[in-house]
Amino acid sequence: MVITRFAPSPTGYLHIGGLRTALFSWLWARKNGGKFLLRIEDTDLSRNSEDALKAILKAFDWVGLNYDGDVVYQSQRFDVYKDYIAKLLQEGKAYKCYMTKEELDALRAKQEAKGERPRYDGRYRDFCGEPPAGVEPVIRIKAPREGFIEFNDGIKGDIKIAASEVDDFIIARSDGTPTYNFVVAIDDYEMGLTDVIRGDDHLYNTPKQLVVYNALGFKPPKFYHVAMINNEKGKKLSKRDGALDVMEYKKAGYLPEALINFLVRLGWSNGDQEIFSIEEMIELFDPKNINKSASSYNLDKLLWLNAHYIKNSSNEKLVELLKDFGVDLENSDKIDAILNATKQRAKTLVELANEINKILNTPKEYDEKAIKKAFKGEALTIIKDFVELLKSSDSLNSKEDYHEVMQKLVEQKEIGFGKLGQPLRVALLGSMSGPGLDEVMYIIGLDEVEKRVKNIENFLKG
RNA sequence: GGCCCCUUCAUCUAAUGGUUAGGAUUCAUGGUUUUCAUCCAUGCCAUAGGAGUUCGAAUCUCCUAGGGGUCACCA
Repeated sequence: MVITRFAPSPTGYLHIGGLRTALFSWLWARKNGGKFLLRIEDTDLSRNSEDALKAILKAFDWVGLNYDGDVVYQSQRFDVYKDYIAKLLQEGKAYKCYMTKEELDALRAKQEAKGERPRYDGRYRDFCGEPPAGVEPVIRIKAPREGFIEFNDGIKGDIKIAASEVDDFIIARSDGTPTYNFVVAIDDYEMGLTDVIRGDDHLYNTPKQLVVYNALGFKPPKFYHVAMINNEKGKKLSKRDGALDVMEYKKAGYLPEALINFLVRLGWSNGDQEIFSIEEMIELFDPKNINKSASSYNLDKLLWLNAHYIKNSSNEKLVELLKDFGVDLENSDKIDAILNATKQRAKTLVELANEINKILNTPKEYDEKAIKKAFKGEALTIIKDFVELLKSSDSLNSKEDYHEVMQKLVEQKEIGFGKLGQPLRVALLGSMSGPGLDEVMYIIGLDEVEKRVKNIENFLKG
């Protein structure tokens, strides 16, 4: 049984780095028919974990990640941690340290001044004397003083860290609350985790957590440390780089499958394959194929994937999605015509909505260059004649019907298609680009075509 | 600064001692299209640098450089 987890600290939203590690963990659990658990690391009581959890679940829900069992809150497990602390104290594997924060700061400053690595000097490690009055002690765990702490990382291979790098770190603050590295080890053990996939930034926490595992006699899980995601310049991702919050991608018009596909390929690959359905990801994912090096995210590729998924979405699905972007086609009788005309040219749902509005709404203004280029010579007469020809046609029930009329006019007048198409396009859409005119006309209908041609006639006169 | 990790086209990556170093995105060019986009084709572009080991190195070793992480009574 493979059991993985996602264990965010409550920061208020889920960012894309977190989503990627969550995705990796989720995929690995699902692939193996295991469990994916969710735990909120809220030992720091000053943060609101309810809101943070809601934000995370909202994002999970959007991208389609689900978790098993109940959410574990560390803030509700303090009794458990207390028992373990008492046990370690009793067994002499942890001890009370009466050094005050001020003394600790002073020690650190002194060590730094000497160019040494700041670390606790172990002065209370074997203390048996009379404790100083008025000092609430912290609890420190006894870390090995010699040798190495070693483990095998599923991504980076064998990691060996000198014991001198790990001091007797604090497992309980002077107010009695336990600290991060201590509770993580306990929870990961008690939740039965077999595989811990997390960010690279936790690599140095691992030896500390191993000290806890060791002291408690727990068998540690397999660790996988995934390298960070950098921004497009190869630097650390920060709020300045834009959408860190996963839900921002929803607002920007990305499809969840595009974002997930994008993220799974950031640091992981399966040969040359670029497009993965969720089912394929589950089938193919293996952490052994996760890259060791950090990756930069590249908006162009995400955009390309998003365009791909829009193009390949069903029209029914797009109708639903577009509702969030101010376009409601539910009651339209031309859904397929509208979406088939537009979904090829949109990279995001925002763009798709704009494309649709451009067709559906009578243009309020015209592109100046387009006017100049398209309305030379007989252009206005040509499109007016075209409208007359449309009116005399007996059937206009498909884009093909409209196309035939266009064809007929061009032949009658012995002109190139562009002589009709360019001015007509500007009249109908306000600019020189857009979907096929036969499609546009079929969508908006004869009356609207006539109206738009009249509009541009008035515009040109005025 | 100490310690640890990392380094293949601009970007994501493939190639686990033998390939003309492959694919994708971007970009450029051409085709298709009345236009734009799509689509198709073609092209440009990389093993950070230096020493070894080896018949043979992107791949193994060492050094250098660069990037990142971490050194809390935060998580």
